[in-house]
Amino acid sequence: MTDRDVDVLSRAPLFEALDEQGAKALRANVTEVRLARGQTLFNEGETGDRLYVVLEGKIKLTRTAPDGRENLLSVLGPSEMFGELSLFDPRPRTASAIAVTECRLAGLGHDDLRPWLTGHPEVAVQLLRALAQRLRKTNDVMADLVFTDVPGRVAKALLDLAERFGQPSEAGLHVHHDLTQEELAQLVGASRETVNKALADFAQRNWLRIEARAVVILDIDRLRKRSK
Amino acid sequence: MTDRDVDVLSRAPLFEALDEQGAKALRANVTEVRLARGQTLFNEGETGDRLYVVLEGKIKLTRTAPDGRENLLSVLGPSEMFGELSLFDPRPRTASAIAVTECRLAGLGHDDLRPWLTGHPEVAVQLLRALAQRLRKTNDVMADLVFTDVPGRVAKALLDLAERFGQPSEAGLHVHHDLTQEELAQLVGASRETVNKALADFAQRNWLRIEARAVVILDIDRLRKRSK
DNA sequence: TACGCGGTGGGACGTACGTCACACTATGCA
DNA sequence: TGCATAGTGTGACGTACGTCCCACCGCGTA
Repeated sequence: MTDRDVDVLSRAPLFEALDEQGAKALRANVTEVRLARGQTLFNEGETGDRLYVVLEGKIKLTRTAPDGRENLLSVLGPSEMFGELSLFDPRPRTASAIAVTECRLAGLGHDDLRPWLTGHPEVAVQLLRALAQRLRKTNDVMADLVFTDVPGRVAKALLDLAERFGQPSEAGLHVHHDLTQEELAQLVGASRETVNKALADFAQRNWLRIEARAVVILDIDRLRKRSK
Repeated sequence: MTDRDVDVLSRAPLFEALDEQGAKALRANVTEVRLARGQTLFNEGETGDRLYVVLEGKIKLTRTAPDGRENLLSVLGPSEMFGELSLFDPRPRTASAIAVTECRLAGLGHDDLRPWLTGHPEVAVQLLRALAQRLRKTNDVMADLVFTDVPGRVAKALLDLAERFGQPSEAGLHVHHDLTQEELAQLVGASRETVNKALADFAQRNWLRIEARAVVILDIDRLRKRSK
């Protein structure tokens, strides 16, 4: 594991509360996983005994409805954690994890982790905080599904992605989200076609420029206003 | 606090991991709150320093959109906990708590609780489990908003309420949910009128009978099938 | 008795968005 | 070089559900 990896890892909620010594000890249990774009890490319904932190690349968490339609819970990038729910509440995985780009992950066995939870209360408290934040965010998204129309939700999703993955450049805020429009649609809970039309509309108004699996945000204020 | 209250309280996730002695100590910090139907316990945006467990009655958690429309996150009954998010992640409340029926609550100050989190890892672990379950459930609801039509969501909501508040009787499963159709509509993310029509349709098919702030479920299997 | 008020029942109408259909453009792969 | 396959762009059409209506019912208050 490179220095850079150690750095990325230390920003994950799991490690945030640990001192250098503790972090080192916990890192000793980490195994690295590499995935190519489209490759599946785990599937909905399987029993999970590990959690992961993204070191490099992006991974999506998806749920599949009985009829095959898919729903994207979130797209995770470096330092973000997932797969921890079955550590706290031992049940089968409720989502599948699939690589959106080539990516590298740090995996940690639940058995290696449990002693840290009981022995280091500050770790547990940090995790409670992380879950509380997630719950808040999820509630926000739920409210949007009820109150906001599709273009609004697309705008919101782009702003969220921009915050996490955006790179300022001469032309504007470059957001290389790596998602197809189909995936973007699953993320906002709409059909690919309507998302496409919303994007086209934004582009026509010069709020952004569409690129392959990316957008360049040109007028973030308008986009923000549209998202409310 | 009556014996009955102690019993209700002990089923809350906070107390579940404690032995009789610990539970007694924690109970010493509890203050009781009484509310009449419609009364507000706290409002979205306020800073919160307490969490609550329902002793008797029902309380709803609601969010208000900027334009005034409301969204019901959940309806909580005895032994259920709320208001804990701002303990783990100190931010203003993201929902308001309003009594659906006359009710009694046990309130616990965050300051009284924090030592328990750090000193009793089993409590923290129990809370992690509770939050993980909530997160799972919230994700389910989100998927329903995307994939299931309004009648389906109404059926699901009724089944959920039935599981938590249902009373078997000669006629059928009596679910005294105490919600107006307006509130039910806010719970499933739909308009009052469509919810009304969905209920009327179910009643006409003899799947249930509508009563004031209650339903009697007559054919739970059909209702279950419709909810999928 | 009358009057409001909160809640329910249900019809008429408009529309946002899903579905279907097809054309077009990249990107790989033989 | 060509062909397949994945992704994008756009129009036509149907429909589920929101909005707007109003009628009705029960209940409390004057």
